[in-house]
Amino acid sequence: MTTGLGDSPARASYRHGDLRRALIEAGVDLAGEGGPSAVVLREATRRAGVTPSAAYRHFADRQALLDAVCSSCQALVARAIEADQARIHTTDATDAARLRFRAVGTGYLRFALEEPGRFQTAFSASSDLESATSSARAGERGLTPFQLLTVALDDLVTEGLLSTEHRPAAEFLAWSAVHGLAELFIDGPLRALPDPVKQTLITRVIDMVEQGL
Amino acid sequence: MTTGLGDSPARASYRHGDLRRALIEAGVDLAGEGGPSAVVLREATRRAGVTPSAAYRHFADRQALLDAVCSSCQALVARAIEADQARIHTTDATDAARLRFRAVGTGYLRFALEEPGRFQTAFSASSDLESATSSARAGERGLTPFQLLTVALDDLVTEGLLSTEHRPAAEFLAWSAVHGLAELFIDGPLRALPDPVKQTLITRVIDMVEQGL
DNA sequence: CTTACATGTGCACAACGTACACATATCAGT
DNA sequence: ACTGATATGTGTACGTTGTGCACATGTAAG
Repeated sequence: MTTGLGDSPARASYRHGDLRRALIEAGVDLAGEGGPSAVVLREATRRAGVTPSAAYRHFADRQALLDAVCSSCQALVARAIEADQARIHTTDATDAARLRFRAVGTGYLRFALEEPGRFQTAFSASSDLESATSSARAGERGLTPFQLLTVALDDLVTEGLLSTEHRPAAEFLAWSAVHGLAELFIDGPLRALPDPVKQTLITRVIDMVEQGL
Repeated sequence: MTTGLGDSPARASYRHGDLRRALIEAGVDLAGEGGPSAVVLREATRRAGVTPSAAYRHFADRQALLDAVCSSCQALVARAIEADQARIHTTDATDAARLRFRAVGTGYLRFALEEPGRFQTAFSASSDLESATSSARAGERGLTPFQLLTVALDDLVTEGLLSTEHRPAAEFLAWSAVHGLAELFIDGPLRALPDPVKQTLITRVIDMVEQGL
């Protein structure tokens, strides 16, 4: 019998309390250390001070755990975007809308560069359009990254910066460009670029989107 | 002793002949069936009719095999681009340059949709800018996908369709947008979209790039 | 207080990557 | 042609992973 000695404070009770949450948190940590493939079920249970089998009381399989971790990571992306948007101080509504839109891109890419592992994990699990709006993936304002982008684009239309004609599907165009750059940065050919160059590219990609939409 | 009976024609010789190539080919097949994670060393050796250990005479480890498979898959991407470019019939040089540029995008995305597993594998292994120009990743013309894009952009400049001012780093902007769309298609939220809608998005993203560069 | 349920344990199994000693095919130089 | 040296494949073994199942133990309901 493995007594569980060696685990942190050695669970007071036989029950864990909130194993589901603990496993997700361990998973998010692992994701930060090594990306989606590092989200290993056994290691997560180890960190939660629990037997591998215990995980199956809360997740159907490893993929289900990874999905949950992925949702948590998307929530972190949402927070990164919100943080960049919160830095905006403008009285001009039109300018504010434009900057909020750009902040979606900068926040997204800043997170990708600061937390590559968690970023990759956030978009590793196949999600469809419904799950892209699930509340588990939302930030403080209760909006997912995708929803933050949608809102920002709607505001562009409201402010007359984007014609209603070009509005449809604009989120996918913008998302493609920014997400693609993130991929090239993280494990694409742009990985080794010095940071200032990366910043320049970020600006230019967002310029391209703004101009090309 | 596992005689190897059950393997296809049961190797004539004790030596395989070209195991390295056979393993890569098996790997490319596996990639097509299940993406990068399906490129399993043991399964590749099984398909080559050989013991798992034999692979280590040709590859340092699984990652080395995956790298080689990745290069092969990039070569397939190059061929897909070349195929789209070959369909162009125009006497006007300016028009041709523009269409060749767009064909880089359409070929890239067509391959991503037709062969999602191999496409993902092509860009799964971390490659830097040098390896993006390695000949193992080239198509018939001896150019990698990245090089095909670079050439297409240079031609745009030659034809006066792109100012030299905007030329620098343009490949990364274009690549970001197209690659990002591919990701959204393959295991992103756009996976379930009907094909005609996908085609429309492809056109619009390339429009965006052309206009926003 | 007992019975049901939820949750964690222990053990087992197959698959994977990989290491190492061994066997055999091929080639170089005498 | 004989003899090493070298290249390449075999056999076996070990640790790790995901996962299933019988069992145990807390917690709650009657």
